[in-house]
Amino acid sequence: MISETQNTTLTQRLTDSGLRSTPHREVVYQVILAKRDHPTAEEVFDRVKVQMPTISLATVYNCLDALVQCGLIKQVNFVREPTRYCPNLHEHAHFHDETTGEIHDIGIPADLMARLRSILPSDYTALSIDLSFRGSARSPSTQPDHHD
Amino acid sequence: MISETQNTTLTQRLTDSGLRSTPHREVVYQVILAKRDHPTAEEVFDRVKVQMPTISLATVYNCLDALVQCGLIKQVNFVREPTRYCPNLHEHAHFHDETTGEIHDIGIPADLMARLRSILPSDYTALSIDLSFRGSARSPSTQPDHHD
DNA sequence: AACATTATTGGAATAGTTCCAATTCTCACT
DNA sequence: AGTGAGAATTGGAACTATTCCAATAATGTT
Ligand SMILES: [Mn+2]
Ligand SMILES: [Mn+2]
Ligand SMILES: [Zn+2]
Ligand SMILES: [Zn+2]
Repeated sequence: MISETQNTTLTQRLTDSGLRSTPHREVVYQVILAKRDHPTAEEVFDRVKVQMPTISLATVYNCLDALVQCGLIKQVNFVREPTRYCPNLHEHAHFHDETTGEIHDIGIPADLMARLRSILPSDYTALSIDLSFRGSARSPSTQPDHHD
Repeated sequence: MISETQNTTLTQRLTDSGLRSTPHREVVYQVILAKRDHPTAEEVFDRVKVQMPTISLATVYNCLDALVQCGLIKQVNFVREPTRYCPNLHEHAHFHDETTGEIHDIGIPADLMARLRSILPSDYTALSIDLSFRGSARSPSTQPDHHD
């Protein structure tokens, strides 16, 4: 269930970007927040259809684009894999566990972010920074994901 | 023109991975080395066709996969863009300039690589690390020059 | 040379995403 | 509350990038 705060944030952020808050966009955002993993568009589609069976895949893509535009989710890409969507707004890296297929969020300390920016020549302006790891986690159960 | 050293390296690396050195693979590697940018498979295809007009796109994909497998090139991905291929074997990040569409290599100091690894929980083993920036190489206030 | 293995090929198939034109919805203004 | 303009949604077609496939060619080994 979506909280009042989340709903307000959603409406606010959409409006700020000149977009409307619609039932479809609300449900798409809700299912991404409900299970804080990194679903593909198809996976979002499957989850949304439970509550809104008539929604189309095109609309899911449109809604995801709207949420990306207003900054509530981010797109995550791995080599030759479909785009995934991430609702974690903190600075973080992604660890793609090739054994389980899972994607884990890894927090990035503020000073490391600064260090990352510092390797760029002075005339390069970075709008976004992506840091991702690929590998495997030895004992999956002992390290819970970092969430807000 | 491919140097003797490069050719030896290629043959060596392919053989070490249980693959054969073939004219197709040599030319594909050669065109990637000749212009050290980050071409897509289609761009590699276009360049290879100059010297080897009968090569097929499927073979270009096969050759690129072979070169990736033997570690001579790396795949680079950006959100919703085709895979690009990079012959720079040093540890480096990628800066995707959205103004020009160009991709620039940014060296990563050894101590920063170590620091990056250090943010992972101890039971996570990273086989590869990808660091990429998206932005513009010109400051926003500067008037863009038109050339070419 | 014969054989087994590997590479190449064109085209079909697939996957993911975007596009499009028709329809429906929303909201601002009467 | 009704009207109209703009925005969102829809299904399906189109598109792009990549992979698959089965036939053919090349290669290296005995
Ligand atoms: Mn995976
Ligand atoms: Mn680009
Ligand atoms: Zn994430
Ligand atoms: Zn590179």
